[in-house]
Amino acid sequence: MAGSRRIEELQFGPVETSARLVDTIVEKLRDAILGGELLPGTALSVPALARALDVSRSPVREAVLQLVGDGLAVEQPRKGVVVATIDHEDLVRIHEIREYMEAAAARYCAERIDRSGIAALDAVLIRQKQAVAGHDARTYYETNAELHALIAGNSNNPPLALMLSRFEGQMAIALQQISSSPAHMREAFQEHEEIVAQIRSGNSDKAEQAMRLHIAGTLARVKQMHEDGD
Amino acid sequence: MAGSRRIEELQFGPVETSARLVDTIVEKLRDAILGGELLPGTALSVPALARALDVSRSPVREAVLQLVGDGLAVEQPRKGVVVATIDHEDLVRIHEIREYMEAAAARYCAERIDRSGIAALDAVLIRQKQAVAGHDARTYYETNAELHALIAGNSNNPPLALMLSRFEGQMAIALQQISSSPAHMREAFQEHEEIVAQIRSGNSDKAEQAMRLHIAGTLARVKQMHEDGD
DNA sequence: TATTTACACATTACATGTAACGTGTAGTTT
DNA sequence: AAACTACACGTTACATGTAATGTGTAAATA
Repeated sequence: MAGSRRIEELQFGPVETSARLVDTIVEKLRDAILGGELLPGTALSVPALARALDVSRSPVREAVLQLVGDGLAVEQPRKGVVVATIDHEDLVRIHEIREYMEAAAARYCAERIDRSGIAALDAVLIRQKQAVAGHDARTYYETNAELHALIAGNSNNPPLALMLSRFEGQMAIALQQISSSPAHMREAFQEHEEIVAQIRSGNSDKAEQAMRLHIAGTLARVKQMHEDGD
Repeated sequence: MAGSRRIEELQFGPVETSARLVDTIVEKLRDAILGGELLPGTALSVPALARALDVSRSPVREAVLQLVGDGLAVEQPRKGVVVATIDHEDLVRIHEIREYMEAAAARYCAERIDRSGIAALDAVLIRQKQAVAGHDARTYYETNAELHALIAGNSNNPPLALMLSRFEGQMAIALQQISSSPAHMREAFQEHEEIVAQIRSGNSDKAEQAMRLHIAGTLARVKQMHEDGD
């Protein structure tokens, strides 16, 4: 045959591994929690979810426990699992940590990112600028999460990126209760621009410092929103 | 009756909740991994463990997945779970994060610790001093883990303490392969003294800086041990 | 009326059953 | 000899069974 070649040379995409029920259930539950369909405090009854999803209890149980591990739900032994409630105190604690971990991510990102990574950052910033201009809070938060995930992802430190992504999840829960003002969005956007500028220039000290200020600012804004009355 | 009082006023210790099999299995497996009985790479076969522990597969499966969540084991879908291998690259990534997170812990600890907390730190330092003098590596590592756990615990930031404790677990795995020299132990002990001194004085800037230097020093020592030939 | 008790109901925690999948090995083919 | 094939074995992933536990509610008691 004309075009025949050895099997070894054929190019395949990654094999569709893990079509496991657990994984799809985790994803569905995560989306439901982050999307606000499952509100904080909602009981995650394994039998009820199994009936709703039309699967057995085993993969549901596993999925629910994964959510607990990810900090999206909390378990009370023998009583069950409920969607996590992230209160003001929790948000403060999270940002105390984020101030340091995001700083680390920004530093290593500045040192290790490549051209395509920077292009991705720029692309997100452009979308965020439009969201801020259009007072589009949903898209703003989306791009905010993407930006921080990109920076963490380009730090070349997988555990760091993983831990920060967990905080993103918890923050997404909290953000359903509190909605920030256009002024806050504008401020944060400018800080994002500064961070990306320093990353682009490869100045890791300044990138770290810019991120530190950004998280401190975010914490201040969170606290102010709380004082203004949730 | 003479001494009778209302039930509501009686003082009880915490109710012995959670005598769950899962929890005891997690503890056993964790001890076995950290104690070196289950070496990195060892397969954690659910049926085999269930037979060995004389329980059913359900709680074992749950326990094994918890270990995965804690970073003590890794899962390959449809192939099983094996005890985590922490290689040099992993250790470097961990310390990159630790430099920042432990710094945060030291700062907030210095701001928030009370007298009894400081007494606990002093007690550990005394034991560590003896361990270093006696070239007792095992006790040194024990006190090292205790000291860092105490500092994290007194940061008044539970998620921070939790994340750092996970790193302790991974480092315990790694430390089974590499054993550090008396010189390293002495250096690290002096750094510990300095950290505790700054915490005691309540100088959070200096406590943070001392911890930062200590983790950087630890990373340097880890790298050196690696170059010297694992 | 307020408190206690009894009981129905649902859920958790653990046990067990089983199809599909992965792996090593012996046997076959080239 | 090298590579492919067939099969036995053990495991994972999911399904299902069930005793013990927690919870709400209504009846009983003070």
